[in-house]
Amino acid sequence: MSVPVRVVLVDDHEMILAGLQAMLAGFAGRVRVVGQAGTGDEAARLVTALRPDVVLLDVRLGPESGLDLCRLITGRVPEARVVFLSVYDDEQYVFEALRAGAGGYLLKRVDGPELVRRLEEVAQGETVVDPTLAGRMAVTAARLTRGEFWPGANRGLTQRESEVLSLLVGGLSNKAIAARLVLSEETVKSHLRALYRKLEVTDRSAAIAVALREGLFR
Amino acid sequence: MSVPVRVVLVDDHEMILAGLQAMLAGFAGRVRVVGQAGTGDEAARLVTALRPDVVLLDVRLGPESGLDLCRLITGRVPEARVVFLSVYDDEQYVFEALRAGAGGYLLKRVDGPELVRRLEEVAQGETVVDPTLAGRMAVTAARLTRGEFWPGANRGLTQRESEVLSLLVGGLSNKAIAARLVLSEETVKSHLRALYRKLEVTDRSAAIAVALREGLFR
DNA sequence: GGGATCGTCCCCCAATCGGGGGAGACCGGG
DNA sequence: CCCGGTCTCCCCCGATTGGGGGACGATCCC
Repeated sequence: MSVPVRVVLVDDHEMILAGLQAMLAGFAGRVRVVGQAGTGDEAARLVTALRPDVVLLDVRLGPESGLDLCRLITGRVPEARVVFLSVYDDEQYVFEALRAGAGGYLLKRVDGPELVRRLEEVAQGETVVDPTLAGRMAVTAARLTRGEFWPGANRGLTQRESEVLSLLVGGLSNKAIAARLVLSEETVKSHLRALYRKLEVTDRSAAIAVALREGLFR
Repeated sequence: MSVPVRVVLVDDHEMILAGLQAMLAGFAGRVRVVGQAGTGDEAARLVTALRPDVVLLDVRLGPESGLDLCRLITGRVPEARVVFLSVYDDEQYVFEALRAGAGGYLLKRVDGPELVRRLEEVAQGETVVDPTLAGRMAVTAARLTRGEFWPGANRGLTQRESEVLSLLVGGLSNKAIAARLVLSEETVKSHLRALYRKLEVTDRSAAIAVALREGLFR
């Protein structure tokens, strides 16, 4: 709270870098930009040398992947926290970013005061995600925890198989699934066999696990 | 963006209501407080009568549950969006809030400008969650989609039972779980029986479903 | 020392599940 | 008109699971 957060900016657009500098300029007491880089290599060198508190990183870094850079940084300078700054408000990116060890994922529409605040939070060990993006993710997560599924577009599941999968994930037995879909238990078993083949598993619980992992949900 | 967001405040503490009023007073062009209530009944009446854009609601509403009120409101006045304002930064509450149809979950440490901004976003149909809370949830969600689980603090599961549950949710068979934990299959079955009793289910897939639903994961 | 809880393991038995077949019906495209 | 895919249902059989017991040692607390 007392010492300013030391930040390194990484973006392959000169304009963005300048914009961020300007945005943060008014908060010299709370955030200090100690360096900036336009490429992954440069960023890696800079971060290793300066050991900043936070690295502000674009997901799209020209040809290079911001995710790889993130993994590299969290591996080499674990005390530095990586915050992605992106225009993509796709949940999927957030998941990947967090898996890559990111400490935050903000959208480029943040304003100065908010950005500063988030940077401070991240420096203190919090993990921050843009509120609206987070809202959507939370809805996803909430549904996930309830096992709501959808026509599993993936894997070439048929309509019927998807329906069976939904109920399977809901924890229903073959008999219960049959009752729910007004089918014979044999038919359900038959669909399940097809399902197991397509999901490459050998039993129902593994099928559930895969369905969740693969995101065959909505 | 042009018309101010019409808000109803609900909290059983006079002080909080006053504080919110004061906080929002400086943003008359963007947010207008059209009413406030101190109890659930009062709130329900007010919301039905005023049909505001957003209802700012405390999770703890004296003896009554903010969640119930939320369900009631979203049922009766679907165009009104409910935003929880809470001191509890527990992910579990957020999940429950969203399941109850909430449009947002903010912590009481928001400042005026941010609160106003969030209210506008919610009024526009976004779902917002406090960034740091959201960060943790996102981590949860990210892990969830990978099937990583934790000592299910809930339900009075023992350490061992939680370990078994984690693997169960990962889709492992009894034999596989036994191998992983270096136990006999019989022991695993014994833990599973206890688990089923505690989770009130009769088979493994239902147990998985409950574990996911209840958030017995990290 | 006596409970209570936990973790480990065992037996038995019935129910469910998974895997291998196959079959008839329907529908759409080639 | 035939072929492929889907959906439905059937049989058989072995493997796995669930439910009911019980037992033994360790630990912790009163």
